[in-house]
Amino acid sequence: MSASKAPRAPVHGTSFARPLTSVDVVLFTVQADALQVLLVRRPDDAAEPFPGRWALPGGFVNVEVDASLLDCALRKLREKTGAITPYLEQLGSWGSATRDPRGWSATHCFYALVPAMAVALHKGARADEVNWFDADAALRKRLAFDHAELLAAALARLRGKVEYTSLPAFLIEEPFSLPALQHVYEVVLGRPVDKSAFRKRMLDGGFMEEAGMRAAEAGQLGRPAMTYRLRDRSQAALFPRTFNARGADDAG
Amino acid sequence: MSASKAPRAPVHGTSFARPLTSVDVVLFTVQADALQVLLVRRPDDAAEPFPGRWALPGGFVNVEVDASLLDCALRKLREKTGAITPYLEQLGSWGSATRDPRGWSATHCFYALVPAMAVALHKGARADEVNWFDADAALRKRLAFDHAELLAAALARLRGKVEYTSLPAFLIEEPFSLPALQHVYEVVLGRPVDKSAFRKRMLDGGFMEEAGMRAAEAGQLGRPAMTYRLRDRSQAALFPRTFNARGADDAG
DNA sequence: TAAATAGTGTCTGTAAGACAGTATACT
DNA sequence: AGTATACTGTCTTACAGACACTATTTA
Repeated sequence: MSASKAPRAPVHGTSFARPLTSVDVVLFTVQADALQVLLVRRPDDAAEPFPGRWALPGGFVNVEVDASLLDCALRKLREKTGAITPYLEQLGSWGSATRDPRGWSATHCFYALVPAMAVALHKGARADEVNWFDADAALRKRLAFDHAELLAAALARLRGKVEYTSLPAFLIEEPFSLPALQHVYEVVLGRPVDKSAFRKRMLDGGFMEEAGMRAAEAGQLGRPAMTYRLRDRSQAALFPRTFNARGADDAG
Repeated sequence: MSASKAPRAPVHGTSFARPLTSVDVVLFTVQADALQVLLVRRPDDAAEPFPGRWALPGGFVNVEVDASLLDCALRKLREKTGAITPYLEQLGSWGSATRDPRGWSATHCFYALVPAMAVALHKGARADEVNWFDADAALRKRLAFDHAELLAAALARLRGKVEYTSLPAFLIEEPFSLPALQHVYEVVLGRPVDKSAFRKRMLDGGFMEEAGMRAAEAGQLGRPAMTYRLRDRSQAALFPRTFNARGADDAG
């Protein structure tokens, strides 16, 4: 904590030590009845921090190619997946002297939602280098850096917002049926929701428009469902109450 | 956007150009029936960016004294005010190649809530260098950097959360009466709230404990009020619905 | 007693929860 | 017909909004 070791910098100048600046992205999807998150493996190189550990996709801001933090997050996403128009929102930032062994480091963390089928993992991607994991299982892995903390924060934020927003609509292919959307809600929340209340809430929300009856598939059983599209893919709808009248939150 | 101008850095090394890293704090209080925000004046030096403009308190992270971003935000607060235990929450981060003329810069923005009387502006502080401004008036000033955007985001977040949390309790001295707390809500929201509904919500919230009847003051009119203290100063209580059943939000 | 402020009670509207019931497809 | 899935209706409960009412203080 002593400032005497470093050479004196001009009081108002910019020539002092700068923290490392990175961006990490928590990419969520729903697949196989589970909320999943994309992880990448750190290089297996002893000179690197946390070699061989799973981590969130991300990396240092490149001041030559990234115009902004958001741009940087989109670039990281593009490098790992073919996902093009995810729902993307900032989660917060984490910075300290100790979170990266290479020095004082601050990361700007985003989270993104994509339909599983929209993601084309990069051509050369191997399953032992980039892969989807159940969110709760990923939490129990020994992730690199403080990524377990970032993931926990992203999960809390997502689950909190799902209580009172239409966010899960970004985790599903369009057009979608209401029973399919309800299933996504239940997977994310980890509990069943009442069908009648769910339908009333969604239809009254006014954020969807009808997209015709579900296309018939072979072996499809039961009455076909109406399908819907989002009116506005840039933001989620807000409902006046949370599900179950429980106060649910996110840290933001 | 070409990477060819810079010397080649090792692929996984840390010897590339690093963005400037700063922390800014939006400090709110309620005073004189208005939501106010603390601003400081940039030095009147042509070598500095935005000389003489009003700005949010903040500055570069000092990797030698700040253990973390939160530490840095607390230091910035301490340097400008004597406020000791504010409610402090991260708002988000803003970073781009253009927001600071000195180079690629990322700021981590926090917002804090304090009771007006808890703030002792620093001894040498002059009103033309550090001062409180009505939040909406401050928004219309030509603030330095992108601080108008940060302030707008902080205001939106605060007003959004006030709809469904007990945050305004951090803007008032303890112990406080329910009518006094209601007044703070009304000042922040900019609209009246119903007394009966307000009292039910606060008392049912279970986040306060009684602290005796209001001390008698000379010239005090009307029935004395019960006063309360917060049970937990570290976090706000959440209510199951928003006021007025309107969907209010923050971007986080 | 009048004025001012604190606090309560009652009615209504809205939307969620529970769950039974109806509708439309396939085999 | 039987089964599976989609969708609707009805009753109850919870709580915010409106607003009239009571309570306790000082002048």
